[in-house]
Amino acid sequence: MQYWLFKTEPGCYSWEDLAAAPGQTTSWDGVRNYQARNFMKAMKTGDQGFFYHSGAVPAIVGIVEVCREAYPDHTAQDPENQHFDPKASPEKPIWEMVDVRLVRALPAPLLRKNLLQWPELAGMELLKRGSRLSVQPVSAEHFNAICRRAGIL
DNA sequence: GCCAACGTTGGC
DNA sequence: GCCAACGTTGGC
Repeated sequence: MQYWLFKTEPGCYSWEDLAAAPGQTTSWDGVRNYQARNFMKAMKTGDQGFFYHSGAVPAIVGIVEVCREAYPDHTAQDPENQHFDPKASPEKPIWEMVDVRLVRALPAPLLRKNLLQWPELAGMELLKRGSRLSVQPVSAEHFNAICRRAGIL
C-alpha cells in the first residue's frame, strides 16, 4: 500500500467537481510529465492519496483512492484536447492515467502555509521550493502525520 | 503580476 | 551530448 498526492488547479478540476462526478470517480487524465506518469504506473488499486488544490489557496482538501490502475490516456490523441500530444498514437499512447474515487473530505482544508510549519513534514516533496510534480509519492509517515493533524486518524 | 524553478526543445 | 532559449507551473 502506497500513498500519493494528486495536485490540481481547482479552476481546471476541483474537489467539488469530483464530489459531483458520477460515482464520485474521475480519470486522472492530462498528465504530460514523465515522472508523474511513472508514478501513476506504479499505483495499485486501493492506494490512497491526498487531493491538493494549487492556486490562490493552496491546500490539501481531501483523500482519494486509486480504483483503476494505469491505462492509456486517450485524451493525448484528441487534437481538440488541451493536452493533445501529436506524438501519441493508438500503438504508442505514451501517456497514461488512473481512476480515483473520493474517499472523504478533510474536516477542514490543510493550508500549505500551515503545512510548511510542521516539523514532521520536513523534506516532503510537495513543500519543496520549486516543486512542480503534479503526481507524487507521499511517505506513510507523512501521510499519517497529516491525517493525525487533520483529526481523522 | 512577478518571478524562481523546472522540463522540454532544438541548434550545434 | 551539451546547453541556451523557451514555455509552464505555481507560490507569493
